[in-house]
Amino acid sequence: MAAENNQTEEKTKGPDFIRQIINEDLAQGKNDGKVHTRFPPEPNGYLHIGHGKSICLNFGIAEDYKGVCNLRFDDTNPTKEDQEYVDSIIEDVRWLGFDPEIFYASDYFDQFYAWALELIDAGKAYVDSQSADEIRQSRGTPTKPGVDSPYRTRSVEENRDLFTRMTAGEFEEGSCILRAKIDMAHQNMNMRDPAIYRIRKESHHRTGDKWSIYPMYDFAHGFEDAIEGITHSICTLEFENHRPLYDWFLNNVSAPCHPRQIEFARLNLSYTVMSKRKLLELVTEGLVAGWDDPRMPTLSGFRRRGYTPASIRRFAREIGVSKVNSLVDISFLQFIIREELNENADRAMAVLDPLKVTITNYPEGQIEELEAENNPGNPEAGCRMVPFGREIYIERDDFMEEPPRKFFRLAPGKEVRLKHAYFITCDEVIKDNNGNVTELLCSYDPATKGGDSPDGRKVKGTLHWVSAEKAVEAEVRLYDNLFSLENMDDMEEGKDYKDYLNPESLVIRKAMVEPSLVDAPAGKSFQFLRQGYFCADTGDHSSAHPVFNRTVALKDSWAKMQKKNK
RNA sequence: UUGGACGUCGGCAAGCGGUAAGCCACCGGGUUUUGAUCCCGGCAUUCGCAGGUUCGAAUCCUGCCGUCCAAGCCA
Repeated sequence: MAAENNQTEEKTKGPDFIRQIINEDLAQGKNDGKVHTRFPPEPNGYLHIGHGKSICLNFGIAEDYKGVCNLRFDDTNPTKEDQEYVDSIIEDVRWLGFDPEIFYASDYFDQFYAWALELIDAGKAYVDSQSADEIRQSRGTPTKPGVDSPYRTRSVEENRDLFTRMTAGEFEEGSCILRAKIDMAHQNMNMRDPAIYRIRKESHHRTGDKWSIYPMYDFAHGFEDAIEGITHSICTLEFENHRPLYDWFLNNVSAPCHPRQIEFARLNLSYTVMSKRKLLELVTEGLVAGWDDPRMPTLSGFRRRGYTPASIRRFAREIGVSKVNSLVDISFLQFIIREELNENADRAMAVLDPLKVTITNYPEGQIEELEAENNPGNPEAGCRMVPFGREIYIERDDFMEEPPRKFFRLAPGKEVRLKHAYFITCDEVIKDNNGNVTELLCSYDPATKGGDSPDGRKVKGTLHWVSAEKAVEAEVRLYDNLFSLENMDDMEEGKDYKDYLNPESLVIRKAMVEPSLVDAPAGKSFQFLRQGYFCADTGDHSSAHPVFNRTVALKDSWAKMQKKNK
């Protein structure tokens, strides 16, 4: 009943502007009613969550319309590309939950070449022997028209000859390029005789040394789409100015079809950078531990941090798609993974900053196993046994000698509950010579076993703990934002993005964790009670040396209240 | 007078001429053996600004303002 009400009352979100365009195309009977998209990364780095948005968009549309989405490597520039990157991209796309057919732009080099010849023969392309510098000078500016190259009027025969020799490797890099002959005075600078082929005497990761010329993005991309029968070529906003060129190439060659380019706003996340150049720099300069460092906004980074594919997919769906340049708050992503892990992650106890507590009236040498539920929201998750003894550790933050108002935790003379165990009261505080608290002497109430008092007396605080004797030491890595600036586009004049690296983005703790955690398989997520969600690290965790990464902390309204009062 | 794109709550984002959805954040209140979760309630008389058209405008028109993209032989 309630569910029915929900369905009728809940307004459903309309299709995004891209799906609206597709719907219109379909209504007009275009593309035989088919929808075919593609995700076309250049293999020059690891995928980040911005790519994740694009992947979910393109594959999501294909699913919605019972169409297909290709994974295509846009490998037209051998200088920056590498097989390591294509491997990682395939892994990441599959991890996100998609299993596409894989294509390579480099497989189309022969066809591109034939189309270049077509343009030359039609008098629509020419070999320009000016230097890169001269070409730049003569291109003009947004407000000033460019001037024609002196080589613009070369004959078809001469262009063919020169282009053939370029291809044969007769010329040095930079000595000449093939250009489209369009309009040097065009308002759109991309139309001022753009480069089509440049000479690169470098080995390509797939075609080896077969080619000494490589096609430019603008020339190649529409053709790649057309060859694969793409109907909607979805890309980011900065390519808006390239669309006229995309169309021009398709219109001036015998292409099999004419895909429609649609642009959307790329994802920006607060407190991080999203450019491949910068991410590569962080890796090569050792500022992070690698592409999959849990602080990185890469898909592999999020994976190692403990994010699930479903959480990334949901994030992509909920931020939507539009043409507005926007900055999405990283806390929105955190909200989503918290919600998922709250439902699915087993609870466990871990003390990150241990303070020893001796329960003076508890029998010496005795250890008892107490039952602990794995997930209070899900009885099917079952229970586990947790060892309890005379000596335990609690969180140092959970004790204050002179507590402020409303401090519900341990303090001299105060009683609290140890989760799943007993009520204890703090009787005595032991300090070292410097006045630092080193140990607490407490007494427990045997009648409160399990955490309930038979006399009905209430206690405000419930603490997590571990048995000092049975607990296991673990390395716990606490991650925070990689950068300290919310919007990395707001850097001060003269400052570099690296000036904003957050020195506390990684804090390592020697924690004491309950013994059940040593058996945790790498990658498995837990909620460490009252702390946050942690996963066993996929790189370094083992039973002999447990390592847990904090995916995200729990909400902490006590900490928030404290901060406000300051 | 360069061209193009975009401006709806603190952050995303619906809305497409019939009188401002939703989510996050935030602020109350309740439940709770996690100060978590969960539950209940509040949160844009106004859509960059100014005019105009209309019975009626966030939606149409005009002008202005602001932001982003564009001068790679990168993608």
